[in-house]
Order: sequence, then C-alpha cells, then structure tokens
Amino acid sequence: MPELPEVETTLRAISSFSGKKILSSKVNNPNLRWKVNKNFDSIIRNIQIKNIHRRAKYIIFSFKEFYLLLHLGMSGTIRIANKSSNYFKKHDHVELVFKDQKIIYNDPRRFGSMHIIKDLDSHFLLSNLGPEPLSKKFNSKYLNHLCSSSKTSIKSFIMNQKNVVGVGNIYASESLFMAKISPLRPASSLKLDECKALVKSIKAILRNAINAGGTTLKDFYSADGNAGYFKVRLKVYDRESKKCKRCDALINKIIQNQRATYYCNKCQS
DNA sequence: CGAAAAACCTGGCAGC
DNA sequence: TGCTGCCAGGTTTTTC
Repeated sequence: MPELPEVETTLRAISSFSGKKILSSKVNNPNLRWKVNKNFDSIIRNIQIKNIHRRAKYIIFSFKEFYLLLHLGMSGTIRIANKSSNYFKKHDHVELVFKDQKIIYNDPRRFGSMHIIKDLDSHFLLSNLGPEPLSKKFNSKYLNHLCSSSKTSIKSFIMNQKNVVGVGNIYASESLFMAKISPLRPASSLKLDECKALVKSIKAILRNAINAGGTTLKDFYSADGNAGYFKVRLKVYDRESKKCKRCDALINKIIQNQRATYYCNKCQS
C-alpha cells in the first residue's frame, strides 16, 4: 500500500499528537515484521511524545530516551478513534491511548512493524537509506553518478531504498512515464539530461501525490478516514492495454523483479 | 560482489 | 457455494 506520499499523509494526520502524553497502550498481536517489544506497554506508558517525523517510509515517534519506529508495510494503516470507542477491526495490532483519543495500527498482511529502538542513526533499518527524494541531496548529478556503475534496470534502481527512498512500485512507473524513460533501460545507460528529467519527475509525482492525500487502490485510507485521491491522476499504473495519455499507443504491462511495471513502449525510450 | 528470487502474511478476486 | 491459484502498494534474507 504505502509509498512515501501515503506515509506522509499518515504522518500529517497524526502530527497533532506531538507533545501529547501516551497514557497506556495495548498490543493485540506482537508478531509483526519486527516483533513488538516484550515490555512495550511498560516502556511507553505515561511518557510524552517529543515529536513525530518521517524518514523514508518510516514514521518515527521521538521520546526523551528512545524512539518508536512505525512502518506500514504493504497493507498497514493508522486510524484515530475516540478513547471510549470499543469498535475493533480485525488486524488491529497495536493501540496507543491518549487522554481523549487513541491511535490504532491495523495491518492485515503484517509486513509492517511497530517497535521501540534506542538509536536512530546507527540502527540497521535506517543507516543504509539513500537521500530523501524531495531533498536537494537527490539531484541529477547524484543520480547520474550512482547510476553509472549499476547495470540493473532503472526501474528497480529507483525502487532500491539505498539509492533513493520513498519510491515504490506505483510511483516508479509513473515517474518513468513522466520522464519518458523506458523502465527496461540499464541504469548505467542514462545520460545526465535523462537523470535530470527523472529526478524532476520523481519529485513532481511525489509532491502531487502528497497534495492529493496519497493513492487509494485497495485499502489505503488516511488516519482521518479519507481515501487518497491520486488514483485519478495515475497515467500508466494499472492501465494495461488502455490508451496512453500522451500518444496513441497502448500501455504495456511487464514483470520486473517480480513486480508489475506499466509503461508506454512508444513514448518511453 | 551485485542482482535476482524467495520469503514473510492475509484478503480479494477470477475461474472452474 | 466453495475450492484453487494468483495477485497486491515493501523490504529483508537467501540464492545464484
């Protein structure tokens, strides 16, 4: 489900909890991608959240002496409920209880995680991540330099979080379409001006998706319960055999690294 | 070593 | 109705 825009949308929906105190918590199922800490509740109860921010597709709650790392995986969502609400959904794994409300983490496939860690920079899940796509560090010179030594396809290259974070399967296809670059091209074959176009496209696609509140395909809803509206703006993803929105060809679907890729064979080269 | 494939899970849907 | 097989927005681990 969530790529960077969906994570960013989720972050914004819960950012008002920054500064608030967690009164208690409830772990219904600790068996997530990374096991929820054994003494989770005793660690986290009665402490104040200093701030909440995002790094790559992780949402990070900072406390005085540790951090709570949240990843939504493929199917995770956060929702905000009234504290008194007893409405329980299947796959509600962890709840953080505040004075009036609670934050509930739901994830059918359990590819996501929620656990407490001591350090951020040295943590193995965070230490090998590439630059944020919307930062100045992610620019054409950087991409061109990194590309030059990789012969993997440009599509899987930009989905590799070591190279740049936040670009998942949907936005990889969309970005390459906007940049008019074939997803099959070896990364090392990209010229500087193509890297420039690709960087520009990735930034534009992600910004647009964030502004639309993310993409809802199957099960993504923001924590405020709203669907994301970026789906209506998708140009190639999930449009196999439909007419290209830029020329008259039909959109192709291929499988790269076991993931679906959509592209126009005529205007992407 | 880098790159590709498998693995972790559940739910939904197409086809029989 | 119900079974089987396949697909899904991610990322780590294993294999080649």
